[in-house]
Amino acid sequence: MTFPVPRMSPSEAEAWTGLIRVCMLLPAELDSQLQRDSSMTHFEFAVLTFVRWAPESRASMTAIAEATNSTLSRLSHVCTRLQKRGLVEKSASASDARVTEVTLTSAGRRELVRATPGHIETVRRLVIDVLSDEDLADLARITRLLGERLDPSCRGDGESAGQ
Amino acid sequence: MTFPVPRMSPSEAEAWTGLIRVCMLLPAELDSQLQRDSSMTHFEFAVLTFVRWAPESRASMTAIAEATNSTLSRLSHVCTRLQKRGLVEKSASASDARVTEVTLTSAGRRELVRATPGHIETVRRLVIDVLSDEDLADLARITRLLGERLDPSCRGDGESAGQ
DNA sequence: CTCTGAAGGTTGTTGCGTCAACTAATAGCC
DNA sequence: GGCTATTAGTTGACGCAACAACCTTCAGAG
Repeated sequence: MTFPVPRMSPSEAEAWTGLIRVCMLLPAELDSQLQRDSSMTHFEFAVLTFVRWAPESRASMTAIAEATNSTLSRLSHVCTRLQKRGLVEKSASASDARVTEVTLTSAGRRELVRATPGHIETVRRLVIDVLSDEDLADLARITRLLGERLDPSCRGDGESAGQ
Repeated sequence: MTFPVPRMSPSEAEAWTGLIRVCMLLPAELDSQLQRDSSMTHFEFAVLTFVRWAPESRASMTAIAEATNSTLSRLSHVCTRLQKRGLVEKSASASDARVTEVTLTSAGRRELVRATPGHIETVRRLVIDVLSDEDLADLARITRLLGERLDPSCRGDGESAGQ
């Protein structure tokens, strides 16, 4: 399926079309499962999860945006919706009045805890369980290379460049 | 970056977060480049490319939708826009009046030919050139497994169910 | 030939993401 | 201590995608 790509060798094309297919289908599946079972998008789930595991369960908009690879604008819209739904609270930081700090409400924490097992199970079903340990290692290596190329600003995870 | 995932071993989490990061960033990059250089989305590019390489450069909506992993609804909206922009034409099939056949106009073919080199170059820059031949082979193998799991209907490339 | 169901597409609504413009607060500079 | 530039975030308008409802045409049964 998918379609032929001109000016590309067969082996290149196979890797490329495979990757782009996964990039189209996987996020759709994740959104679909979370929407069905927990009435939230994958992005909302990622935001809630990041806040929950942040120090003191509290994070600035900028920190969340960086962690989730999103823009501040998108995040602002999403957090406004989450606030209206009673899942998060926004408050101005004490030390810097420009900063908005996001925290989970108890309802937000509850919904997240309720949503997590199903999501993890889906990730296992769609990805982890399909692959051997070597596959997983290969995938980690490859996606790390691609991630560094796609967003060079994020390649400093403590290492300098030590692949 | 990205964020911790509960209930997952470190090696699983690394593969998973790497994959999801690529799935977020890569389509955005592709859309961005095509929009900037050729005023079209990656999906529009895929539609035009598929039609161009179809037998007689002509394809039904359903065939395009399957090849691009999209719904008929989405495709219908997109083709209507492409038609308004003068890049494609729609016509009823002679043999089955339900079927809409899409063809490229000369302008559509011209735009596609103009857009293709830059797109391929971007794909090379972001993906192909970053990876070794073994990486590419690994990626092809892994994405094939994932693609089969994500969309089982597309796994019949000649096999019956031979995992 | 007509009735029913399925196949192939289209259309309207609603919701999310992007972009550009904007406000407010802080840091740096002289 | 005021001026400017930068940082942090919000807002509104517009475009695209998902979902559901709908229409038309074809195939099969009697």
